[in-house]
Amino acid sequence: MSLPHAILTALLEKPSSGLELTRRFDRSIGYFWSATHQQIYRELGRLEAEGHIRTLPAEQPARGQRKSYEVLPAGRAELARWTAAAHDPKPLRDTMLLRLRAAAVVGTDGLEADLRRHLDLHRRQLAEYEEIERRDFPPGKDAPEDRLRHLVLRAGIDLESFWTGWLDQAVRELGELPEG
Amino acid sequence: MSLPHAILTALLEKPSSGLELTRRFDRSIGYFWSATHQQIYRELGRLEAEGHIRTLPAEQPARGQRKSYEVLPAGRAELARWTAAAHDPKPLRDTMLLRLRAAAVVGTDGLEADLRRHLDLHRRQLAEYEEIERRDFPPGKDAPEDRLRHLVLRAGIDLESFWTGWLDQAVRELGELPEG
DNA sequence: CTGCCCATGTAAGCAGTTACATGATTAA
DNA sequence: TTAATCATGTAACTGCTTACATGGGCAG
Repeated sequence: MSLPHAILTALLEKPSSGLELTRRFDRSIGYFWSATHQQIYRELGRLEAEGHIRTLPAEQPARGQRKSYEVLPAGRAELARWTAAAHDPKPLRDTMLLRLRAAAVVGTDGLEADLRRHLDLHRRQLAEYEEIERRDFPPGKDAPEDRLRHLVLRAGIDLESFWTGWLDQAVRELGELPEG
Repeated sequence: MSLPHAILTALLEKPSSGLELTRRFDRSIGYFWSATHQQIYRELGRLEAEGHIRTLPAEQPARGQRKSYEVLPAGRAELARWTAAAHDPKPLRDTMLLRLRAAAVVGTDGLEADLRRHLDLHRRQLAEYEEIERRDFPPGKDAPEDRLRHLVLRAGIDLESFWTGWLDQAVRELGELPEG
């Protein structure tokens, strides 16, 4: 139940249409909460029905017409409530770790290629995050209101750093194993 | 589509009944692929229907009776195929990061308590992993067949280390923010 | 024979994914 | 006027979660 709150956050940062939200979920917010346009439109409908958002006045468009939304006070209150509420962390679920465990039983044939591919993908993502950090958070500046956003970005950077390091080691260890 | 492969891996490591599998998914395998007993029983039914596993002979039990399964050659082949196949990494999806981003908009009131709670949970998980490492992988020993399992455990340890460090910093930064 | 736990299951519902559909706008 | 693209949506399906149901064995 986080998608509606991701959308409320995005709309508070800037009122948007469904497609604009979709684009922003391909970067920015989507870096840690991805969503497709189908999810977004469905959720916008629900949020509007619940009175958490509304279409910007001055527009009452038909199908195929842009529709921009803004957050209502009830929506902001709901987001504040959700942010402060206790949520248990979700247990880790990672396919690559599972595949390595499986490889310990059925062998590592063919695994290395995809490990290298993942390593490359994570290196690219890391570079992208670091570029954003250089651009948006130059050293020694962080205004108070930027602190939290920078902290979130640091999480992304550190996680990608972990994966590149771990995958690199996995590739090296795979090369040293007897069966190849 | 990873649950059936998690189950195949677990059954190859040791033939088990549904409940034994459920217990093992509460530790071990479950550390990076969790599952409830309902999921497991349903999936066991499917895997049997597909000819990937079978109930151990010498048993043909009724409802309420233990039923143990073992992997058939077709199941092992499917697991090997899946392990070697390319899979795109899933984009990160983390509620706590989303909440911090939301807090940058609606304020941080009430957030610190849950940050501290998460920090404590991750510290416990880290300690548990480190205990397993001490027990199962004493320094300088790793036999080749243990290498991969140790690598997977290291991923768990490093991820929990990241979270404890990050959450600790988040708590400290929250304390320094103007609005508290 | 009662209550409790073990073991296996069924049913309902929700979030997310994939494929497809429709109207409006723009460019050739 | 045709094709491409923008923008919003519907429909069907899969996987996971939550709640509940059923039968067997065992301790008091």
